[in-house]
Amino acid sequence: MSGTGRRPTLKDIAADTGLSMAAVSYALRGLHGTPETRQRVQEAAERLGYQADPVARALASGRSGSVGVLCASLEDLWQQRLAAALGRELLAPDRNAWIIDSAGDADRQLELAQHLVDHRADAIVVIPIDPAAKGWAPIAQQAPVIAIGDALPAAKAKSEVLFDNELGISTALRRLAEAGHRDVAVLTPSRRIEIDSPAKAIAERVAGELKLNATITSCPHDLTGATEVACAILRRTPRPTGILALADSMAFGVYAAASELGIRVPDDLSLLGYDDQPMSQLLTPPLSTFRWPLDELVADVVARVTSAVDTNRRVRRTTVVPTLIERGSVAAPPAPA
Amino acid sequence: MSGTGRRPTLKDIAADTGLSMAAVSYALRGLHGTPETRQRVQEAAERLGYQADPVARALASGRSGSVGVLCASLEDLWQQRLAAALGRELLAPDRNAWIIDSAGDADRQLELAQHLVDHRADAIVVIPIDPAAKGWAPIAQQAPVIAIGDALPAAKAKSEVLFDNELGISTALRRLAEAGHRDVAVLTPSRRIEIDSPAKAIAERVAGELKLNATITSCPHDLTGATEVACAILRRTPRPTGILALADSMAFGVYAAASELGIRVPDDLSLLGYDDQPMSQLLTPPLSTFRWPLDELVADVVARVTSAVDTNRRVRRTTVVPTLIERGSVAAPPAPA
DNA sequence: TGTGAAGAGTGAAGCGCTTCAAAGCAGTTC
DNA sequence: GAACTGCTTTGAAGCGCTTCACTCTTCACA
Repeated sequence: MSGTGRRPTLKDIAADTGLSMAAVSYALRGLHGTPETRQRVQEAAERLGYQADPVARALASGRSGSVGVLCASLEDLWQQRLAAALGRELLAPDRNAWIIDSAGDADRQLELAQHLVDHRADAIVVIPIDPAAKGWAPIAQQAPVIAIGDALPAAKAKSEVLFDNELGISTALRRLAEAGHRDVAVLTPSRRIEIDSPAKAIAERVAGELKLNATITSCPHDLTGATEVACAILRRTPRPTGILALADSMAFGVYAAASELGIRVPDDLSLLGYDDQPMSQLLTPPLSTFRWPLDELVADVVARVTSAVDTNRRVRRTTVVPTLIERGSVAAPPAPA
Repeated sequence: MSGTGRRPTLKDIAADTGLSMAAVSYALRGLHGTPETRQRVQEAAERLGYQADPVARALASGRSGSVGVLCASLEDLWQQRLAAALGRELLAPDRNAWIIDSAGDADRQLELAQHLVDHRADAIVVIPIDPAAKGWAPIAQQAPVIAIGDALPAAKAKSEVLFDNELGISTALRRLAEAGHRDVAVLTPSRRIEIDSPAKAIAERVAGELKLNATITSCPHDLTGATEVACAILRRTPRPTGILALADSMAFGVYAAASELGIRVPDDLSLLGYDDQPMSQLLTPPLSTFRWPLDELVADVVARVTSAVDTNRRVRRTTVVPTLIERGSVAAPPAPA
């Protein structure tokens, strides 16, 4: 409030306390100094309204005190929830989170990761778009990388929290098969550039095992995009009698498409979501879907970030598993006309 | 790919080309130098894989090449859309966007604004939580501030794009009044600390003019929270026959509450949203709501950012207006029992 | 031929902080 | 009393870039 317009720097505190800049720097961070000195420095800092300059600090130390959260696509409601929770939980006195959207573009995701490294992110939490992408290795070398969802084999990521999509997808398809469905469609999240999504491979294999007639289509997360894709699928002959949407947001598009085409859920079409969005209960009929342990997942990631930044622990990998929530969007297929 | 592990710096290019660091710096930014020199520097930069260090650059120049977008609450679907669009449109060869969530906390929003200033943001685009908050002035002094939604009177913001809530709210309440409703409730976005929201004042005044019996309640954006608030309102006697939710996300909660309490929309309860979310069409009945000109708004903001950063234009202020979209969630109130 | 202007290129001084190596200074130990 | 230990404190060297104030060219024009 007082003094020159310039905001105070370390130098000002040094002048005020009669100490050297180095002493002040150490004292403020509690790394050195007698309790008495620290106290004196603290007081001066508060009196002058000193706030460390994060940019200068990052340049000098090579660390920013922030961890980057690099989402695959924030159009995905599940990722929104995850990102929000991570942002909340990663926040700590000396830590901050940068949440960034890769908008489904794998190349962009890599650029953004580099960007984070450039800004001295202490760690990078990533939901990989293309787990097989080359180019992660140099990044993992400069900052600890924690992958969520799919493994990043080439990156030698510090640690990984994987989704058991194997279990989720096979539970889902099995459920449809047992209800009597033979022709099903699977909607997988779409990428900017079509890549071999791991989900697709799993879905194909499982469908084969169950002797299902499955088509796998990639689908955008936004309602209009998903509605179009769903319409296209529902206009095919023979029309699939069951759809598994690997994101509830895509299932919403199926509802819209079905109502547009006069197809009733679940009488004419069974539908399964994947990530239990709150909205899903609101639809008619409420969507059957899967629940993933969000809180555990987040806690796990936060713990990994902490330990990756502090120590230099070696790779750890765990897997989270989904639970099917039956609500009413799955039934037996309609009797052939 | 070649050379030492260290990533190349200006110095390396200087050494490679035989120029001074200063010359290289100017040449890379196209500020000085013969075409021939620039060319030579460009080539060396590419050959060595040079990438400017944003942190060092920010420290030296006081500018970061990024503009901060400081949302009031990213739980609001409309703000999500706005933020995503701004992020996309603000992206330019020399410009970047940082999207940040204030989570409904006015104090936190100010802190984050300071944070942006600390990081040398070139401009700050803000959706103010508390337009009357003190503390914006020093920030507006350090970076151009562009306010969206509500004016920031104390901040002397560079420019402002205001929402015509006056028009929106009065159109909405008038619509309900004309349908015959007398007892209505208005749901306004909730803040972490209860403040005098401008929307509340408008709603109160307009309701008075229309001789409506109106209660104004603040309501969270998330489905569970909104459902609770809506349940509480719908349990009151006399129960309001019409609800205006100043965010579609809050209207979703009303649907949930109504279905929980066995109240039919629109027969027993008329409902009006405010920002035309895609999901709103999906509900039964589809939600009547308002459309705001998102694209124009975004284009306007981007133009303001550009001109605020380059030139030093004086304050400009424009207003965007909403259009009512009738869909089917408003009807006459039920006949008294 | 001399003059001046325009512009290329340079050296050095920062931006505000961290951190290293070394110095200073107790208090212990032989 | 010398040699050591374990601390606090300091000066100075950066981190990688920008920018100011110059010097030096070059070239048009009187």
